[in-house]
Amino acid sequence: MGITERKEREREEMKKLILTAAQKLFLDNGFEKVSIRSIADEIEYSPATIYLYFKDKNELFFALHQMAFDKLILEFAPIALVEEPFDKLVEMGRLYIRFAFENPELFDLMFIMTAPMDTLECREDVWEDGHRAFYVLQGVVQQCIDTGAIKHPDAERASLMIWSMVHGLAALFLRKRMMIFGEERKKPLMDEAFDLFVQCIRQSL
Amino acid sequence: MGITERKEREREEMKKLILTAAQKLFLDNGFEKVSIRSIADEIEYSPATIYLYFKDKNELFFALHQMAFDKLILEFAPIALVEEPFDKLVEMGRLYIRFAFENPELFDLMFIMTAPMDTLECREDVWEDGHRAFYVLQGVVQQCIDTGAIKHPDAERASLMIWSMVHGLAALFLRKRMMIFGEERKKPLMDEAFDLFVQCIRQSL
DNA sequence: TTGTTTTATAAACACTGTTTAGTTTATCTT
DNA sequence: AAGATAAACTAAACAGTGTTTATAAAACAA
Repeated sequence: MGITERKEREREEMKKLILTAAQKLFLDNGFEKVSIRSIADEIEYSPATIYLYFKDKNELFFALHQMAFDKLILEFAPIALVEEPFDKLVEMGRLYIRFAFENPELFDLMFIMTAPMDTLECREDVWEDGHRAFYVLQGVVQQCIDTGAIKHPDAERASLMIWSMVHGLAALFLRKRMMIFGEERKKPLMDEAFDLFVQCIRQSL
Repeated sequence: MGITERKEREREEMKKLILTAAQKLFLDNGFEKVSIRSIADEIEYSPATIYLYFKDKNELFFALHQMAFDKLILEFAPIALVEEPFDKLVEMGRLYIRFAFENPELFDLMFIMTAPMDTLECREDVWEDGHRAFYVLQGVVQQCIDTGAIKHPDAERASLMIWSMVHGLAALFLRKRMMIFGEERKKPLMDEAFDLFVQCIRQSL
């Protein structure tokens, strides 16, 4: 009796159909213009159908945010080639910022928007993707501690500090708070600030 | 002929009436639930009237964001009492985070939401409030450089680095990305990360 | 074949920001 | 003071939004 299995499979396919359509609209027009109706149009189904597969728009955004994490992990893969832990750490920071630059909507979904987080929150459900990503960072920081590149013994503390700095840079940029530096100055200034941070933690973290 | 002056005054009063009503709704219910209609209800005018005083909702949000900056400046006033430049810098960071904690909606408006920024942007109009605030930070950093507390010679670069770190901490918290650390652990961990950053730049910036 | 469950949708509900056309009120001119 | 002009205000509509409900159609189980 493989009917229930097939049904489950069809259900997953339908979910994927909705999500890929949503992602397409997302990347083409920005998340502001992604509505349940436009997704429904794209896949040639009625808007109400989408609610048979996702509880609400937040849950749909959460699923999209998970897909975005897959992309981030993919783009972080070359990191594995870097041997030296501290170099690896620096490269991760650079990639985080580059990802934000090149995929502003996805980055938004993953680290800025509240919508996808609102699906978890109430339950004791953790933010798995975020947790995993942070754990990778923490692992590299721990390596730095082990090799003596970082003197501070608490990897979690140090990781949060590093994440915050890099994230802040990206977030301020994406949300147009860097315009105070002028259009041509802001990008180099960001790089300079990043380099200064690297230099700073290299010397005394 | 003081009629035009009185008219101008009445116009400003009406603007203020709208803004204070908007702010009230904002702080009571969060910005998600502030609509043109709810503001209109609050002040007992028609929704269309609001458009006689503000081009659109973004412009209204921009005006609100300016009011929020007034509050920030007010809360930063005690900073002036701190003599030592580096202590002053640290205290500014702490206040930035505390402001974000205690006024999440206002902080959002000032440093995270894109809506208020969309009013400027197209023109060469700068983000004055942000510029002024950053300039204050840069001034303190320059003092630190002058007294030798900070060795790095470029105050702008150092200021952006510091702002980014502190902002990142606040932004990740407000957007619920700190939930990976658990409800009781996240706040102390933030303080630890901040202290670690302070220690780090004290030693080698 | 009948009964039941699943899947899909049309239509409505209660909102949203914004515009338009028309009315009331206030000021200026004759 | 009376009529013309300009400013202030609003009812109603437009074009959207997320979401729910009642209903119909299809798929499955008995």
